[in-house]
Amino acid sequence: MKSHIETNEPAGKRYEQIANQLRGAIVSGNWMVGHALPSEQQLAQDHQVAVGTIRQAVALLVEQGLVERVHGRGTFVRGVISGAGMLRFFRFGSQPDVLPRSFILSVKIQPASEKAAAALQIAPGSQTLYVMRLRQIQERPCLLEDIVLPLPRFQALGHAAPSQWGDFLYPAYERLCAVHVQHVTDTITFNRLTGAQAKRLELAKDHPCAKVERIAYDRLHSPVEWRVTRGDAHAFRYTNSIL
Amino acid sequence: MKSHIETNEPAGKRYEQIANQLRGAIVSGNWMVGHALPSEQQLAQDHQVAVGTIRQAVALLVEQGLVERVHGRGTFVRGVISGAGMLRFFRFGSQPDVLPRSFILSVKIQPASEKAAAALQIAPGSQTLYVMRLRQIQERPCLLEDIVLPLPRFQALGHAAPSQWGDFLYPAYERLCAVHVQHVTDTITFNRLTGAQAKRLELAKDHPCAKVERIAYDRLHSPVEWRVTRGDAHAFRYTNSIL
DNA sequence: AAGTGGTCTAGACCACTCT
DNA sequence: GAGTGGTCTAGACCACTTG
Repeated sequence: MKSHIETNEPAGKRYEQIANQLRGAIVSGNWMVGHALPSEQQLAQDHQVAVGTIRQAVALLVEQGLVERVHGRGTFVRGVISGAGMLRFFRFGSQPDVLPRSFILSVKIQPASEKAAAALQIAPGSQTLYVMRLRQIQERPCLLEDIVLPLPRFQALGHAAPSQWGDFLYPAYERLCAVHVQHVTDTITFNRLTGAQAKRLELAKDHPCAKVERIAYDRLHSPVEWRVTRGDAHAFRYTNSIL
Repeated sequence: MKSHIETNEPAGKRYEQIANQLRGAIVSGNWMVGHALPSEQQLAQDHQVAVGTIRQAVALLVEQGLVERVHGRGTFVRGVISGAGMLRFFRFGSQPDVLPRSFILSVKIQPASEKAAAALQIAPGSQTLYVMRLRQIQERPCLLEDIVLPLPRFQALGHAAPSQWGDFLYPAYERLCAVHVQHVTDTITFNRLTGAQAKRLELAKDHPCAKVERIAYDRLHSPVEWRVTRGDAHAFRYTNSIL
């Protein structure tokens, strides 16, 4: 035994330890979104290390998207991820300045299905908020979404009127439920519309559709939302760069 | 005028300048794939800067995927990108140890179409090597590819017998034509098969298909290959993480 | 044991933003 | 001008790989 004091920092690289501590302060909500971290000088003093070491620690957090450096101003806790909108998967003939509108078709409390439970890492049958949403551009319906949110975490959302949710959900999660979506995984497959789905999208039954299944995670990498989005396969277009 | 000596290093950050010089040595083929860069100490001396500055320069190249650090051994020029295989887009009932086979259906020299020319940034009508390839897993055809390669860069490939190309093309490009694919952009859309395509894939005409259009780039960010891959839409599955 | 990259220090000076 | 992050220096010592 090297020391009689139990330290729960299992040691390793100094900058990793510091990054972990900083991450803790962020994910615990101790430092809110937009909050400025202490200056590098300050952190170096606090942790009794050189500034360079602090810079390495912060670099890790930047890589993980938790934090953002701004030259001359400071380092800030990042908000909800950007560029996660479903519309990036589809090209509907919309000018960029035409914003899509959301229509909540239904909100129910119901037990999680097998698939939803697996995605959200909760017990099958747990209570969830189940939302159906239609998105349209210039009066034309284009995307149909089934959204499953675990309770009680999203209770506040259920209590608020859907009209108050707004056209984008992630900011609403943040505002009403203090849930910060930090990371998503999208799985794209191809399918055909059921009769009910086709009706909502004003397409024919069995029309080909692109299906995007998304799991959204918060800063602790806990899954917080499971979403299935369907749209016309012929409007689907997705570009990705690798390496 | 600050100096009467014309310098073609337009100046800026020292580590960027150095990174540019190193990049030049790599993309010019001066340092081949697998070649070890000089040690950080050596580079620091050569460029008359501190080691830390060299580390920043090399970090840039690592980010760009040009170079790879190995602790205790050195820094090495990276080869062809990995994980770019088309099969990652599809789930055919194949064990991971069953390797797909390639069949070259045809090789022709023909002028570039409008689309191919745009993708490859060459003049429409330029000479290209046009390859049709079928990939199959366990005797079952699954992917049909149209591949366009600019001439004269790929002349050596045209001269070699297709049987010598192997089951994977990028290593062949490297081996035969000294073309190093460094980066690709894939665009996914959904479509229907033409009669001819359907026949090759042993599916019905108008069967839904996933179409992946790829432009591959070398280390200079010049497009070197345009490829259109088609497969059964129902076998398509693609997962992507964002942020 | 010699050589490599990885971590860390303790500064200096520069570029940018805000007041 | 005061405070922030960005660049750069000139070292020390550690961890890993190879002969």
